Amino acid sequence: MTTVANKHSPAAEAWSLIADLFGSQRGRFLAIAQEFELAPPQMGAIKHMAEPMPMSELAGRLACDSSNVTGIVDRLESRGLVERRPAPNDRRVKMLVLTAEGERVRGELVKRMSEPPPQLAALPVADQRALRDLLRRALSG
Amino acid sequence: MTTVANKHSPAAEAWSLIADLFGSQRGRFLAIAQEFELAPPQMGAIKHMAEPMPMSELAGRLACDSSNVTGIVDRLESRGLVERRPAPNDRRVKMLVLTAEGERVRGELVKRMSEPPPQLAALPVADQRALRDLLRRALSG
DNA sequence: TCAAAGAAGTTGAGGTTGTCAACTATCTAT
DNA sequence: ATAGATAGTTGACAACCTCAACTTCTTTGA
Repeated sequence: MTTVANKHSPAAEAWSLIADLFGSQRGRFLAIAQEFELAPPQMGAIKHMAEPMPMSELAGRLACDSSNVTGIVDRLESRGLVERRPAPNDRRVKMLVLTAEGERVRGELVKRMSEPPPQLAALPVADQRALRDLLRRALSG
Repeated sequence: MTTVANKHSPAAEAWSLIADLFGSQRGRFLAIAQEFELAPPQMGAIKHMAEPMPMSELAGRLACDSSNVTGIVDRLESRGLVERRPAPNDRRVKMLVLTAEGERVRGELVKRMSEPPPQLAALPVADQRALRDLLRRALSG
């Protein structure tokens, strides 16, 4: 692991450790995408589509240009996982909605991705809880 | 025996929170890459090159095909950030070595990426330390 | 010893991702 | 009503990524 330990701030070292942990799961995520025959950005898109949303919002969440979303959604739509629907209020907007099959795939996907990596699963449960509580506190504020 | 963590286990929730935290930093990472005029996979490659290594090892760390590494390294080399050098023991192997400029860029890059996100930096220092210690424990075992 | 098997890296084909500029259609605010 | 903004698409172009096929070199084992 190429942890760059910042001796001056515990938050910086914690962040580096989180990056290492996340990086160690890259291969697993790629394998999950392949398992569902989805390209990684397609998997990322489906992951964000718990609720219907305009294409522009998906672009925002993926931090990419909206013209890029057009192509990703094209491919998901041609596989029957997503539909483009007219928005009630604004005829410019296209709402993205998962099909039944899309919902099914998303459910499986999220389940597989939520499995914690061995480094976390191997922690004593008290430590798991402490970690969870700290992260809850960080992300709620 | 290994307990498969379900979605209610503390480790699973901690992992989900970590994924959220990491996902929230996607835009910042992309911005850093752009700042250095590096494509994201190029940035990822340089990040891993703290020490000289064969191309195959970089492929392993990036969890991608070695033919992909050829192209990424080509572009880094044409920018003068990396060199391909013959390996002493095995003439098939090409060792990747950062140039002086490559080292400089890598240093800046790692420094920028190590800045903790606001959610962590805003935690009380005692919590930062607790988080760091928990993560150290998880990643060392 | 030496032929077969295997590993490191490159090439080329083909599809996906990503950005940018330009465009259409629609909405909003004066 | 018109000017300006916004949502989404298109086309051009570069980078990414995998696969199969190939070269070069190393290792294996009969």
